[in-house]
Amino acid sequence: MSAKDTKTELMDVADYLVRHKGADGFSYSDLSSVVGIRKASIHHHFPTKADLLTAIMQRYDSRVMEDLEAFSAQSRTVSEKLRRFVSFYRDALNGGDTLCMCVAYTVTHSELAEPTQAAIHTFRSRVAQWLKTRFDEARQSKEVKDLQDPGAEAAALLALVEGAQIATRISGDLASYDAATKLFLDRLQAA
Amino acid sequence: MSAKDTKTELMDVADYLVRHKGADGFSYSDLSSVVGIRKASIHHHFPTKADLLTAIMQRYDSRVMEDLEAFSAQSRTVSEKLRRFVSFYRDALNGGDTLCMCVAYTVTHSELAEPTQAAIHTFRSRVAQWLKTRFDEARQSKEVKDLQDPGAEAAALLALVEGAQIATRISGDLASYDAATKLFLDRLQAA
DNA sequence: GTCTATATATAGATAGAC
DNA sequence: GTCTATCTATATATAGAC
Repeated sequence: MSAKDTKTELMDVADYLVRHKGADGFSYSDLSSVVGIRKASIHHHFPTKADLLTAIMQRYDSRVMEDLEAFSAQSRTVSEKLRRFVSFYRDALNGGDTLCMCVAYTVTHSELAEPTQAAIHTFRSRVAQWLKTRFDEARQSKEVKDLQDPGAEAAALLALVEGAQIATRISGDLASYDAATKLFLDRLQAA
Repeated sequence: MSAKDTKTELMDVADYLVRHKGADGFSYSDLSSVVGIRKASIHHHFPTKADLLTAIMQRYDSRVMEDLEAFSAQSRTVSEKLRRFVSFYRDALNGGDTLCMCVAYTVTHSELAEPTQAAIHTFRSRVAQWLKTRFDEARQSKEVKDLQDPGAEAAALLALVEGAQIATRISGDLASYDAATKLFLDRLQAA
């Protein structure tokens, strides 16, 4: 059982801080004090901050998509998959401390390096595609009340959970997340 | 016809920059170069940056609520009011350059001064309340298909348009806003 | 791979003259 | 109300020793 290597530790802390305060909200100095190495040493692992921001976005992408694919594999019904999706974005709030990384990067988006922007775009497209596939499945199973075009349903649901995260951040109360997502969840019925 | 006074000019530029890059994304130095006075002089109008951030949030609140109340007064139908609401959040994107100020403040929220946080919270509650009142009206007029609880409808619609702004920012395409809001708009029917 | 030391730029803010 | 000058803190990043 070896301890996490330094690079992983740095990414873990950066992941939390970006999702807590945004890309402009933390510095190599912050990482330094948490991880316990000097800030100059961090440049050995990530030459520039842009490299770090891109790396954690790509890792976040892999991890989230892995989780979503696991939902697809493990859940027997479409409604179960979609319920787990909504819960997943709720859990990403960590009780109000953090946001989905994609939301956290949104405000400063125009100032980010091109590779970071590309990684964000790729991530959000993948999530939307995963959702579209679920709504495609729902056309067969009739588990979503008044199902409309799968692409439109996917775009709307992704926007909804992101907006629900914003609501939670500002009210400081997870009940805001539940209030915003209630109508969608009510459209799901057992197969 | 006198020119805008300096304080107003400063707020105008800060309003744009906050909504473009976030609270951490601009400095007194940036304001200085655009408005044309030295950065030390800005402290005469706004002693601290927190004062400025609070002031522009409060002004944004007043202006938006004024516009929303105008929609209420001018529109004959509930669907027309709600359509104008959705358009209003679309226009706030300024083609992709800016976000609703509330969304722009979300990521750094925990780092903001308490008065700024309070101003943000007040604003978002007012918008949600305005929406709830519209859905209350819709109970009479039957203009919203499958209308559910007005409070839940309001929470969901506000989250939806905020998430639609995020979608636009990341894709760089207003079509993403329209894709995310299409299903809701389709629920509106003439009275 | 981590360190010390340093470079360079910029941040928000204050003092006091005009 | 705006200026110059300055303060103090912090940012990202690099050079070179260990």
